[in-house]
Amino acid sequence: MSHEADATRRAPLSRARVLLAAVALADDAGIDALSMRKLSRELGVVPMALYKHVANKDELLDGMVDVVVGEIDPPDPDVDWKTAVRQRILSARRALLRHPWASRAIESRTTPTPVVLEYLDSMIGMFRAGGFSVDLTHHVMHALGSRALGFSQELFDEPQSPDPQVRAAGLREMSARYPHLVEVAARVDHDEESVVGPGCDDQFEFEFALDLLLDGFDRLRRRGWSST
Amino acid sequence: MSHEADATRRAPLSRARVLLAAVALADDAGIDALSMRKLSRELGVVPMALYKHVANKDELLDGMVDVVVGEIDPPDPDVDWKTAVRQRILSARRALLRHPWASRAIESRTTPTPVVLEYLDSMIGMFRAGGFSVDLTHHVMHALGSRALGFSQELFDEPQSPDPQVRAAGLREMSARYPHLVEVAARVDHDEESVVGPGCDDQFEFEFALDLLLDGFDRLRRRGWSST
DNA sequence: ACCTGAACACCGTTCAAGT
DNA sequence: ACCTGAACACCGTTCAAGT
Repeated sequence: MSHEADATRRAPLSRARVLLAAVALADDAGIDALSMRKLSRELGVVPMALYKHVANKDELLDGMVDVVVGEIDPPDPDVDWKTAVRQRILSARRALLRHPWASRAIESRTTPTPVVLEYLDSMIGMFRAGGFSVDLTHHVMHALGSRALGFSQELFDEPQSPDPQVRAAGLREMSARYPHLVEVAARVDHDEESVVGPGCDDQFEFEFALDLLLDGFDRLRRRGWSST
Repeated sequence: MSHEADATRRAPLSRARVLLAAVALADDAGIDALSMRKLSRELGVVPMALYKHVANKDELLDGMVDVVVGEIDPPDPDVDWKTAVRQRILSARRALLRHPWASRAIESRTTPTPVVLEYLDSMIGMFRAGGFSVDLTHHVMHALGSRALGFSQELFDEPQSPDPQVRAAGLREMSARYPHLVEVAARVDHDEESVVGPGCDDQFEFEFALDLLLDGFDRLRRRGWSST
């Protein structure tokens, strides 16, 4: 169907080709549209041929996550720890934004791959080099959670019905039922036509929370904070 | 199969019974085991009978999330905003821990239900009553993200192979490859037999990050912080 | 009008039969 | 030894036929 399939059909299958085709398919059609059968069709191959290169679908997803994590820039050794961590996490975020399915795929993984372990190990090393105790580093990594990989769990994706008719009609009822929510939302996109959410600047919100955490980490570090 | 199915088989089907049975099934067997077909079997009913009470599986999941969110305690009006928010979020967390599938179900939702909107509206109201500007409240809610509902995206669930033989054998290689990670992990469960992760106190880590954020919010509020 | 069996268009993966 | 078609045991949901 896509010209990509044609261009690659004759090349011999390999794990790398399978993973890259899976990433491309997920980029185009979303993670829900990714099935072993559809991927094999895209590669011009019988479904069972994939199982020579990945043990099962879970391993395929692991490999796809590794491709994305591999796109994250290495740390800059010439800046202070906070700048370095901040830059690296924002690089991870850019990788995640190029592959919108990746955050959900990462969430679904149950065991970290070597590629992910190496990324986390390197990030832990950045805190240690910045003067964080082993103890504080541990809690700091937990506090970052998925933010260490460039994303956070926003509560909902598409916050509003796109039909302006329905939207205007709903506003009166919304204000009555959810006054605080509407007050906040109205302030956000007060010169846009939407009512809730679409005006939010995700990048700003991500950096707001990230910086709040990094500043908090710094304060604890300077105080010599310990959990015991 | 379960005695629950027998006990309820004769009662007429209703949306509430469908939702409660779905919650019970997910509690017992996990969210992956929840299918329309299996749920109907549990209720002693033909699969299509469910579609009288829920439009489709997405609406079933929405309803299940509503059941869980409905278990969260209302805010205590007699304490300061920080205590009130903290207590409420920890109440949400307890509800989430009673239903381990719920965080993943919430993540998968794309549009908030009225029940969830009301919860968020009420939480926004708590910040407003505590003296937060509309502007700051907005960013604060984003910074909380899924934490407002009592969970956060931990990076991985079951961090290690449970076989101590494999674990011990892997430790030497782990230390060579992921020195910082092993250093942190060794400190954590230094008197337990595990190597990575299982010694982590999830509740402590959740409160650590929550309090770091709440303290940061408080500092910004006192400073009269504004994004513009 | 209500209910429901069969059917449709999918899945991931096993396995035995073919080369 | 390698490859693969058919089959298995599932899905969510549509739809037409039954009451």
